[in-house]
Amino acid sequence: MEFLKNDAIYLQIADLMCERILRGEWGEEERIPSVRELAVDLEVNPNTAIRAYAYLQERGIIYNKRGIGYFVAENAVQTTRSLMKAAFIRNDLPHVFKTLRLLGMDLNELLSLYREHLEKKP
Amino acid sequence: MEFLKNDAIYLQIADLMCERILRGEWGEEERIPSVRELAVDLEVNPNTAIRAYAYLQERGIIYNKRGIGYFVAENAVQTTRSLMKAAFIRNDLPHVFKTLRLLGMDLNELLSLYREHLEKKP
Amino acid sequence: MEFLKNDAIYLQIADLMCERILRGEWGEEERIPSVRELAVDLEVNPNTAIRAYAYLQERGIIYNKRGIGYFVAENAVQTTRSLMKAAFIRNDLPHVFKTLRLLGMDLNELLSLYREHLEKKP
Amino acid sequence: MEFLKNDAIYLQIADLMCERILRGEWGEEERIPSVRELAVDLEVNPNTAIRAYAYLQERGIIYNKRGIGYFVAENAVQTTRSLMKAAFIRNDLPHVFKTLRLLGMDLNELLSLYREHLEKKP
DNA sequence: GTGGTCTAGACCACC
DNA sequence: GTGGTCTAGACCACA
Repeated sequence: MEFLKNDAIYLQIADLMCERILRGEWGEEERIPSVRELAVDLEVNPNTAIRAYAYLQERGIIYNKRGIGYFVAENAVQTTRSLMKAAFIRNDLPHVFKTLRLLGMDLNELLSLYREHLEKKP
Repeated sequence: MEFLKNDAIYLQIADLMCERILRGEWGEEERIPSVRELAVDLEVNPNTAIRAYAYLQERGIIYNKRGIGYFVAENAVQTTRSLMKAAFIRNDLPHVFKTLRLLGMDLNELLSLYREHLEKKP
Repeated sequence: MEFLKNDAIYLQIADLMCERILRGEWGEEERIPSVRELAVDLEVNPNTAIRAYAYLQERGIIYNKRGIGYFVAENAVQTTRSLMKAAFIRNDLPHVFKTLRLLGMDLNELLSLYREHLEKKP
Repeated sequence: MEFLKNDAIYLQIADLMCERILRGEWGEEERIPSVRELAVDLEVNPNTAIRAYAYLQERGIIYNKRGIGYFVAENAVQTTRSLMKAAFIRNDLPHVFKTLRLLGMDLNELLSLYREHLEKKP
């Protein structure tokens, strides 16, 4: 048995940036915080922030103008959505479905919980 | 910002035992593996196994007969289900719902994925 | 005008490993030196060696068995050849062709130089 | 192992001047830009430009009339061609040939790539 | 032993 | 100011 659920910090940061992009916090082609700003903001080593940005750049979500900073890529929202969805289906959903069956939860129950959730954060 | 760390191992073990109880691997009032057996089986320090059992005992899922061993409590299935459900709703579902909204995923989409999942592990 | 021709060390190391794979120094599925061995051998920081290996792993040229080491991937030779060829055509050939024209060198001249080269290292 | 570093800037500039001479941008005995003009043009420290010119003068490609400026030497084209060709054969071709063999590329393949190149920049 | 991540601090080129 | 790379040394999980 394995006892590990350890996402590296740089991946968590990358995830955070994806969320912000999906929420529209920055438009496409807009500049995002510099590596150092982000590092200070998240209380993290600049190298770790760089790694997160490099990770996103490799996936075409952000790009770099030398000496200027990082920018949200052209189709970043769509790209991000695709990648996140794939990861969600691969990593998260199996556990959710397994738990649903284990608890014998009805789908209607899930739906009503979802509606509750939407009421709180509409 | 706070970053996720590993869940304590003893909690992961407790979770595993809950699953087994829910699956009916052991009936109520049935004896479960000794601390040492479990520790060997999961390749874990015995103290860690002890903590897991203590955790479950506090919640009324198992009980101890001194000198004999641990047993599944009466109504353990129901108790476990309640606790797990509460934890599921509190800890896991918010993230799932948040991601669903972030990805703009339709509920129908989720349901069809669930059906796919059920086909694989019916 | 730009004055830079600076390939990062980790990229040079990755290149070196590609050469070795193409030369058949290791067969596919064969274990390659550990990160630390390589680092000592090349007199480089282990982190730099790790970066090189991570770079190659992302491109499907090598893969990792946890706690054991890195191994040459299944179709590594073919993969490597494709990637190297693309890079060669994109990065190196333009300069070569430009120089050929600048010097007014005949293609036959190039061919005879190639034959000379082959005689030395057949 | 030794890793590649940047070529000195003054050498890159010397190379650039050679190209211009070979392209016939300046005829023999013609005046070329002053050190200061060149330095401004390339956004470089004047001392760097001086070193480039000194380098070319040593090789008989340009010469200096004190108080007037630098001029393309008699037979500069031929001299330049010889030197560049020697350097090309010594420094660049071995790598090209080595890569060709490593990739198992056919010479015909190279030639057709060259023809493609010529079509783009005839 | 293996790889992987993080921090700290340095240096570099580019703008 | 920007990002990028490298080194050094630490800690971790896994085998």
